[in-house]
Amino acid sequence: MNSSVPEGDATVPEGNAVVPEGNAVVPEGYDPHAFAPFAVTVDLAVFTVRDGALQVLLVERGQEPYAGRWALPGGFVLPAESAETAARRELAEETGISDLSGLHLEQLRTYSEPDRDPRMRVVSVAFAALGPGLPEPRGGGDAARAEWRPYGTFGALAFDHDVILADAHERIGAKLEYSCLATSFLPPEFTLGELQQVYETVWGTALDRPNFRRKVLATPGFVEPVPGGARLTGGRGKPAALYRAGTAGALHPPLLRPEGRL
Amino acid sequence: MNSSVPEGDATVPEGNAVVPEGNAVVPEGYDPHAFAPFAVTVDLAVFTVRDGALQVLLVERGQEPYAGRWALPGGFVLPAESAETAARRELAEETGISDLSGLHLEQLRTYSEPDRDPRMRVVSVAFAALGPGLPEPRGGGDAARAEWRPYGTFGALAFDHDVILADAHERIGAKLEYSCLATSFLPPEFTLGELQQVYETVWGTALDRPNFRRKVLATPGFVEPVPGGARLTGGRGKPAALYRAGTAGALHPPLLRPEGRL
DNA sequence: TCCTTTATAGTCGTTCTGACCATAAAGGAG
DNA sequence: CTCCTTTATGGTCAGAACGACTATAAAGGA
Repeated sequence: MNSSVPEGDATVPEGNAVVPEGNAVVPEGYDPHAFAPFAVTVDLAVFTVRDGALQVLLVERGQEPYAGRWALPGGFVLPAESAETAARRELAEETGISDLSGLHLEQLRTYSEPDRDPRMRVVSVAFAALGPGLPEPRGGGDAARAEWRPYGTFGALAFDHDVILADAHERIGAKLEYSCLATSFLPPEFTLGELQQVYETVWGTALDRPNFRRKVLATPGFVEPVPGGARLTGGRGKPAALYRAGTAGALHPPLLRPEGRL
Repeated sequence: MNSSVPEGDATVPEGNAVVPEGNAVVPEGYDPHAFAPFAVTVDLAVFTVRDGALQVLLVERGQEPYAGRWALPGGFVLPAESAETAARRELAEETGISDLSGLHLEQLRTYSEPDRDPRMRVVSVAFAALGPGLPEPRGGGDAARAEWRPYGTFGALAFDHDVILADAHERIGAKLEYSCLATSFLPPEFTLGELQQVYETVWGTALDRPNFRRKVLATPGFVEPVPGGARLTGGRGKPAALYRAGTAGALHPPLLRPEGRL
């Protein structure tokens, strides 16, 4: 049967829109080629680098199941929305953060195990998101609370959100190698030291400063110097030059994690 | 609202399971936090290398819309299935290929634009799949016909399948660089020449044979020699040694496409 | 006025890469 | 049987890239 549409023998069953409860089973008399209704949600693994640590945005659940447990922000996709639109809307609703323009959103994958939600059949499109110094979330919408938590400092999350979060972290780490994604963690203007800190924080490894600098500057389109800028404020050492993100999307050759080198 | 479950104010609306027709709009009196039903499908971009060309598995549509047009194989996810399970089942149904054990299946991403299907709201989980010398498809299930077509030799596909196919090709090409994925195109035992041909076919570029060989053999866990094998049949030149896939999953350092080198 | 801290420049030896050339071992044409 | 073509495999060599490391510059704090 073909893809995104029910064929002739597969008309939309108005009176057949069975909502499976619990572990769904094909209902009796159900045409396996007919439209079966699912709930579609989005889940977001939102990362930021604050205070030199990798932080994740979590919300506290108010209702059962998993009441009181931390979970990834997310929610239902509305009939007129794409998953991407729903992701931005839900994030804004649950955190009270209105300016999501600087947020990098990227589809991770879709989680569709039949038993991933104990109550009903839910398919969830997961996103990985990165943002520079996002403000403290307010906890709106249906989230009891919303907080930044350092990655790895919390227990088991609700549903399969531990898996989603781990997948997202792995994906982000891998993408830093061959894309300019790291600049999404930073404000429009940044120093090479800050860029290096992003890599070190996400990868959890220390990098050699002169070598990192040489590599970044040798990659065309990764960063470009800000015309007249040097930074003075707060720094204890020599002021660093300011850079902004370049026009390249991919890094060639890639900036590999030290671990991979054996 | 949280992810994979409706909260207290979001009970499953039995009489509210509106199936949006056409460009869906939020129905009047619809609680935006309630469960909204979607049809969930899978679409598969299945690649293989045959006769030195990259081939894609396509099916011909029998019904409107897009009747007579070629499309990617796929179909509805059943209530008790994950998207991965549905993908294998649909592929077997539509092609008559029973042995899908050697097939590499990998989630690409989910396409959820509200207007991607002219008839109803369909969210599709797309997969990229690779297989060694798969048999001629029989065209069963709801597919009028099923055929291998050389990539790039066909016109516009149905729905947004052109985009899905292009995304899949790009993903496969990128993954060849840093993973052992190429062996998924080949039978259990293969020569280095065949492995090189996979890279050349997918990337569309010629590679230097001695250099390719040196690189592959220098990467630990990529391939390992078959104890007592040399190949004689059919070849016009010197018989090549046989190799099988190694245990490594990732390639470090990666095998980069020549284009990226500038 | 040190001392610490951070940024930046440069060195040096190893490894990797791309562009080659050379040889080995098969089948086919004459 | 003898070239000739084809494919596999082994090797060279210069330049680029990389990791480890040293040195200098410019700020703030003790």
